[in-house]
Amino acid sequence: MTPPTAKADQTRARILEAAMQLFREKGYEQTTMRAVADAAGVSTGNAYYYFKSKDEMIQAFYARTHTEHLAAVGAILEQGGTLEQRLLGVMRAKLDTIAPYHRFAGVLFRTAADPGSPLNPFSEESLPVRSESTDVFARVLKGSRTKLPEDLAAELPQLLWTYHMGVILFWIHDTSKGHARSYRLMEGTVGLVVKLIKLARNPLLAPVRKASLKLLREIRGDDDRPPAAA
Amino acid sequence: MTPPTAKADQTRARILEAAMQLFREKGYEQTTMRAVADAAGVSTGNAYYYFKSKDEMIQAFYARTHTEHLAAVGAILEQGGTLEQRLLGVMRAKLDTIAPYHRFAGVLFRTAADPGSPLNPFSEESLPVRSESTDVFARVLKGSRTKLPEDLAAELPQLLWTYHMGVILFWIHDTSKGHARSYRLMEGTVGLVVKLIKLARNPLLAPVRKASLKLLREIRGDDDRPPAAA
DNA sequence: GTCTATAACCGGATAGAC
DNA sequence: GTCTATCCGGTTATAGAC
Repeated sequence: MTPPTAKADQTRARILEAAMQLFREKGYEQTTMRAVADAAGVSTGNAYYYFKSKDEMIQAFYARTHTEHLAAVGAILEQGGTLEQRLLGVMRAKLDTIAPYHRFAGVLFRTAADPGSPLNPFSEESLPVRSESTDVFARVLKGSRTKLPEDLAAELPQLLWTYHMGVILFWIHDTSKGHARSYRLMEGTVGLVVKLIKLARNPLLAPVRKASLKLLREIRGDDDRPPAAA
Repeated sequence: MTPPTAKADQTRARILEAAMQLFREKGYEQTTMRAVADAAGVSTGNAYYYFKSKDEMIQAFYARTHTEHLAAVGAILEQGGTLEQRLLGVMRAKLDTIAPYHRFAGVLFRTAADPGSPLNPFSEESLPVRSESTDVFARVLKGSRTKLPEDLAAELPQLLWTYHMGVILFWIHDTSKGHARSYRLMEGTVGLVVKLIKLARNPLLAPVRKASLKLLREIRGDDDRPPAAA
């Protein structure tokens, strides 16, 4: 068993640290790999030993915010509360966590456009990578006392994750002071989402619900026939 | 009146044509500006005289599909029909129009991420550029016999445009044969959207509707104070 | 003033020696 | 794991031709 090589990890961390600082100071485009390597006290070639590309540094940062978010969210998820309170707490924590990085969020978005990226909201392949992230929303649901029809409960965590990506997409383009509009959007839509969820429990709407969920599974492609057959 | 064309226009067209063909054959990343210039029989420097960047060629192509879409949609919009039929026709025409370019659609998406781009669904600045595009949806609504509350009617064209961007976003990542999933998504969601619009006319739901529209105006930011120039 | 070309720049990325 | 040297391609500077 190789212990997670001590010195290597430090070097990697040093490079990432330098990159983050420079990105913040000068922005992503204005920061050259040469500058990052310099600041970290390594050669450019060496920097590429640790990060396959400049973009990958951003992804590394993203992973970091994800960890921070998980930490921030622990308390909220354990203390009970209504569905709305819980969802609101988690979403607010998300916006709070990513706030310091708004400046180069555009790159993150570009990354998300790559079909192979774990940030891509639609790709099937990256689903496993996303599971930790969707799991947060599963816990949001489970901890609330809101009872849900089974078919809906199965899909809702993913749906909420997609919703949360939509909010982030807005946030990326939000130039309002303190990202006030994003918070406003989030607060307003969380309310709508919760109302909608409660509405979906109404037995009268079961046919609509079932049809919608069927559509969802179809377009996701894990419905009945595996795409190979087609 | 300047007569529509000098030799310049032809050169520009030749470059764009060469670019399109190469992009299709080899993909966007694999096509160099030098190759495009070569194929068009001009120098690289000259190619940059006509297009500020490689990305701008993609945008030029996008403008072209937009024109094609407008043409394709004319008949549909003039022949009446229900709201659902009209929206379905317009959306189907859209997917049909962009189909040949799926291969490098990812770049389009990346372009859309740029806050200054007219494709960016959220930016205020680019709203005028989008107006021709949202106008199609205004005509979809106007031609149908569906009566709408005024406040909703004012916002709906833009909302439908945003919806249509969402479908395209899905399409970009859709790897199913013939983009079947995108068509399925579109057909299914058009139905939902129309149902929702009809639901919104219900007087009992007026408070929800008004609150939602208020939220929409708030986050768009044309509510009270205009943001300072960027 | 509109067009075209050549040469160079710059920075992300890679090869390969140590 | 680290470096140096180099490649490659988008982009720009600039000079000249129509």
